[in-house]
Amino acid sequence: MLSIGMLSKRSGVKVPTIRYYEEIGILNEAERSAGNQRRYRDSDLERLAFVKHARQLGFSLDGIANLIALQEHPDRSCAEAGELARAQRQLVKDKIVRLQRLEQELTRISDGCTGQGTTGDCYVLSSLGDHGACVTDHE
Amino acid sequence: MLSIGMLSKRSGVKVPTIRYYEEIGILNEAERSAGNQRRYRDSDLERLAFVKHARQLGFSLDGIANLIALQEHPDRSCAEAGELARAQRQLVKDKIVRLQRLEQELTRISDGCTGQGTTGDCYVLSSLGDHGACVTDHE
DNA sequence: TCTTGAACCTCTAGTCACTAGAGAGATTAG
DNA sequence: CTAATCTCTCTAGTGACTAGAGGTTCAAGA
Repeated sequence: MLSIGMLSKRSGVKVPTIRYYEEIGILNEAERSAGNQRRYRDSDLERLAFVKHARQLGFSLDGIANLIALQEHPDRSCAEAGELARAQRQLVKDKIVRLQRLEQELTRISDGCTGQGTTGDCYVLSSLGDHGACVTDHE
Repeated sequence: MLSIGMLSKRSGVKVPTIRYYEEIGILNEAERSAGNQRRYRDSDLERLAFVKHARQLGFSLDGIANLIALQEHPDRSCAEAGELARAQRQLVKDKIVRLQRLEQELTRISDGCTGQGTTGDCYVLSSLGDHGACVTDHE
């Protein structure tokens, strides 16, 4: 049995975060020692690794809760899990497109600034004030 | 003089958000009518357009507060504003790289799922549990 | 067995950038 | 003057944690 500190060390997830995950139902309530401290087994470590990896891949805790629910019914079709993954991928793709437009604007804006003048006629500041000058449709 | 509702309509920034911006000092405290309602002038509309645009470009409200401070000293060098814009651009670039790695992983994971099997041996679920299977370094 | 210090417990509050809602007062058009 | 709309302040909620206070338990060494 692992203490919460050991679980934290092995999983790379911070102690308060583990308690938070328990609180919101992402982790099952841990067993307790005689003195009321949490005790974990290897299956908890696996679950936590799953959660951590899914978080790194950008899933929300809500989405992760759905994935966990699927995991707990090993006889159900896995089509749903595939759907969740594809939806997540689409979210990421959309975000990339938006950020690329942003980068284009920020490049345009930064490149207009030589750093020689004063803020009174600063290209950066006036560009920020005038969305009409933008070349893309960053919302 | 504009009411907060008119300012909201013209700027596209919601009424509670305008009040919030005042509260945290992004907007100056508005003048008030005899009945204690906020009244704005065109300069407030300009400031709000600036804030909105900078937000759309991903600046934090903190960063925007810095930009506004620069704006209010039209005699100072604009190099600092250029620096802020370039730093913002770098943040966006980094974020794009990270998201591209994510997308690659999510593609790999989704493509492994045909939707035919059961969750018991689902490629999506096992991939999420096993970071070692990843082909990129998404943190 | 006792002691010490690290690790653990719960609880509250803070982060960022808002959003939602309650209940009361102000303004404006007809 | 009235009705409808707008505005006011205040509190609380969002997501995914993080920080800190104040108290308890554990494990290792003497």
